[in-house]
Amino acid sequence: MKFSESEENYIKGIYALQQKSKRVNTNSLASLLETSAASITDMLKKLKSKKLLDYKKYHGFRLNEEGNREALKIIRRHRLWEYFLVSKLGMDWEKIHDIAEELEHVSSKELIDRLDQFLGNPTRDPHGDPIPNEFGIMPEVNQISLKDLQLKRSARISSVSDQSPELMEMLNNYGIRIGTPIKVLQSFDFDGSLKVKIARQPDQMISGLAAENIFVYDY
Amino acid sequence: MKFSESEENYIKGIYALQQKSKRVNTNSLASLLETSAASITDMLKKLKSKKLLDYKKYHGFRLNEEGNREALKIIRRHRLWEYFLVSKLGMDWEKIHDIAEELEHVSSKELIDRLDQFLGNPTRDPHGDPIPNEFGIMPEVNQISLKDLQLKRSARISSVSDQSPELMEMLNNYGIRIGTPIKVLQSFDFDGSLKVKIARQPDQMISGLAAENIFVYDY
DNA sequence: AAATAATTTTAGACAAATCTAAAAAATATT
DNA sequence: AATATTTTTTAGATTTGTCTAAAATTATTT
Ligand SMILES: [Mn+2]
Ligand SMILES: [Mn+2]
Ligand SMILES: [Mn+2]
Ligand SMILES: [Mn+2]
Repeated sequence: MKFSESEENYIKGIYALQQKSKRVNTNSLASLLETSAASITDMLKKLKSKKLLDYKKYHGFRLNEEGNREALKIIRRHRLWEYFLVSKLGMDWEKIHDIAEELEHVSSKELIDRLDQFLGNPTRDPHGDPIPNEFGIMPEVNQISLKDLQLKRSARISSVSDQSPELMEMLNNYGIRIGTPIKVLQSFDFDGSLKVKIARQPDQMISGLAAENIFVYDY
Repeated sequence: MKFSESEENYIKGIYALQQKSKRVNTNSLASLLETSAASITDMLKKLKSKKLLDYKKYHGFRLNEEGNREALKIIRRHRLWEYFLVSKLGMDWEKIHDIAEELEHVSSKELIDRLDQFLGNPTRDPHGDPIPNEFGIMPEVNQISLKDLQLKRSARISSVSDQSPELMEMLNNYGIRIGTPIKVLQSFDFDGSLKVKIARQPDQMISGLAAENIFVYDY
């Protein structure tokens, strides 16, 4: 089935929130999509009628099998385009998300599978997020948030939240990229700030909020 | 200013029809866009109010300076994406038009200028149509329709109408591509059919309607 | 120059996606 | 357990883009 741009954005939003909590609620989706709760309810009815959603009034909702499949297709398109924008067009990682937000809605399967091949079947997008393959299989990730990394453990940046160009701008400033070695030296209870060592740079401080949005491979 | 996908499709349609006749009329645009005459009138009002259109009720319409500029931007995006689909992803020329019809609405200027550079600043799309540069300058074309080519003149295919995958399917069958040498040997008054010599192949017949939609450089 | 035909516009309706304000239901607090 | 608060849904509008049928205008034919 074909879905509208709006429907696709809602599907993707629900998928994202499902990763954090079993059932999703109206308000959290409204705030993610920057829309009103009433609009969410309207769309829930539609997605339910299209059989993508398990939804019981007043008791949250989640994508069913079919809905998840659809979400993975959209995410695949989004992340492949992001990879293209960086690897082929040389764009900066803080600019690509908004453009991919539009490109993801062009839904020719042949286009996307050929793009995938052209790019060399990448498994991670420029923010470190896994790219589903053409069968909708998402590569596994075992990463933890930087804020949960044990003191003095050697780790590498695996991914960063793709939700904020402002975060990426700051990470550029820290010299943080996907793959950069990092170690937490000290944690401050006052506000969750961390003292970190990034690659071979001198020790630096990083805020708790930033640390929450940075993920690492611990090994 | 930003325009909706619909507005952009109308702008592009008007631009195309303007190439054939000074002023455009409601019914021809309706038939090009496969929509009703009433919908055309509705959109004309909107485009006029947005100052893209010179429009007088019952007396046709055409894009003004600003409207033409906007049309050229959309055409540039469309043709660059078509070039990408063929040159980088290896898609067939009869499949690309519909996909570019969607991709053309992603309007980041930086994206398109980088794509242009990545592709090596091509001047023709896979159907032989000229690609406007980043300043909206359209490369010149001096081509004539195959049906107007003098008998026995050596010519080469310069472009083919991009409006019909069915035509392209047939051209594949004839072995016709952009650049293929062609010569008209005889013209039949009965239905405008032509006897042609394509490259080094044996003589073949081609219909008048096909000939109208094939363009050549005459030299 | 009427009458007729063709073209274009208007009137009115509808679906999709959104909103605000009010009502209903669920949850938390006393 | 009753009340207050929060969350969610519904009711009713609005905008965009579309449609059909009818009216208005222009063009063509007699
Ligand atoms: Mn999107
Ligand atoms: Mn990403
Ligand atoms: Mn289009
Ligand atoms: Mn083309």
